[in-house]
Amino acid sequence: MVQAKKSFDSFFKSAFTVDNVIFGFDDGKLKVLLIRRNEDPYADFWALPGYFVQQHEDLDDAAQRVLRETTGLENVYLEQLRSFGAPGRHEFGRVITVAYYSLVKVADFELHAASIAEEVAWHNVEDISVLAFDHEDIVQVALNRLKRRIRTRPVGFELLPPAFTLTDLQHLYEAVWEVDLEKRNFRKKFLSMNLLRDLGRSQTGVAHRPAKLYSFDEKRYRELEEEGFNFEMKEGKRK
Amino acid sequence: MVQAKKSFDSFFKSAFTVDNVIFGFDDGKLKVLLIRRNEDPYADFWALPGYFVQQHEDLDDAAQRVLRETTGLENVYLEQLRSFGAPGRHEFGRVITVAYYSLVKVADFELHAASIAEEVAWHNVEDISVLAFDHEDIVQVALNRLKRRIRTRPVGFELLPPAFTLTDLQHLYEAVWEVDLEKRNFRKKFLSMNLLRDLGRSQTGVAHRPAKLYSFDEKRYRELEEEGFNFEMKEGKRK
DNA sequence: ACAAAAGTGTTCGTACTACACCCATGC
DNA sequence: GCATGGGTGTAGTACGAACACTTTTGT
Repeated sequence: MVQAKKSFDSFFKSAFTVDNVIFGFDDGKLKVLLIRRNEDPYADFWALPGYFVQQHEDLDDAAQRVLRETTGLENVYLEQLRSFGAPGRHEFGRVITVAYYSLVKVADFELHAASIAEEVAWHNVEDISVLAFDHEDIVQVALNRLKRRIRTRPVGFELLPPAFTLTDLQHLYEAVWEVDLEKRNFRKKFLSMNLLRDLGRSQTGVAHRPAKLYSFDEKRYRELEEEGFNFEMKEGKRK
Repeated sequence: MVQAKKSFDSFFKSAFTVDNVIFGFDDGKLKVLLIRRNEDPYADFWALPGYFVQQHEDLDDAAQRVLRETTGLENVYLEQLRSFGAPGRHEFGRVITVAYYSLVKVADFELHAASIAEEVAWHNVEDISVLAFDHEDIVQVALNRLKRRIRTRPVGFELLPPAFTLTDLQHLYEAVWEVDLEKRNFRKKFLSMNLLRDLGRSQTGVAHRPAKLYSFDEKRYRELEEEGFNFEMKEGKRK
């Protein structure tokens, strides 16, 4: 057996990393959290938060760790995308990366931003251009996944604060799908899923009729997460 | 720079493999191609075809290679699922595996079966129990992916012979989804997509009215592959 | 003529679309 | 009182669900 093992030694010369596409939603726009690298390769480039996986660390745990180290957040939505492993993608040797994406509430993040050493910043998805490694590809895959996910699972709430208006929710869908939706139909359909809980409160201090605040019903959320749903909607007319 | 690299050496001690869930459809049942391992670890266990990725080999290429070596097939449908990397999943060291699944036509495979050394066999999906490593988990993930994919993309054809009947196609959906579907609605909906081409031929030698044979329209296939579709259908009454 | 699967048409209900107006608040 | 976004009701339509009978072949 030890002999059998010996013959495989040449394969045990690779490393792997996790990289995390952290999505946030703020100011009506979909954002991705990027760090500016302070070491080679790709020093000074913007990149996805990520790092080498420890020898005895589970992949999901490594992704959680990176998230904690970058944002101070724990227990957020995290899902593996897939791996990227083109030879030559990393100049130190063969490194494949396991890509994840997560959904966080931007407000929670602000509280812990101070704990970070490197430069960290939210970037509008539409403004992202050149990134380190193959990270642009990863962002693209993450974005496609998110577009499908919010149609299929009630994950949108992970991006919204604990109390939000129907218009906030609609703006989120519009930002992710890059479309405009028809207000009445959006509300009707979303409310008919019984997923929203009317908090009985309203906005204050706005220069117009204040909107009702909602949270989502956790029990119903889990039901729908199980069975999945199909939230489709035709694009409305451009405003 | 060389010094910077040095400090990362401890990470370059891992290996990775590709494993492939090869789906086939025969005799009205969904099948997975398994090999019986002839070396440790897990000697004599049934397992997914897979092997270590070479140092300068792309992940997709490695998956293609495994497919070629196991089945003799090339140019088949292949898609990455995700990676599995629990520490301790492989007794030789840290090995993460990048899982793929592919869709093949069982008839094509039979022709090349002789080229394989180990025992290779199709197993009904429902009969798969204990497999090597974490391969049961991988099969489960592949199965869930396939269930969603045939609702979303016209990939079902990859599993069918070049000429098939509508009933064949219906049986495929029924096998993958594990439901019974209503004949008339299935036909109406599928035909309305303009995806099928009537070959003008029929079955011969069957003891009942012969069914028309269809192939799929490649141009329309690619269109729908781009834009995606949503083929949903309520379960019909049990027969 | 009988068995066995192929094939087809219609009604009903529901859910999505499209559309225009009144309401509550801040300034 | 006016500007700003919040909030609602309805008619038309299109598509999915449910359902039963006729057709073509082999034996």
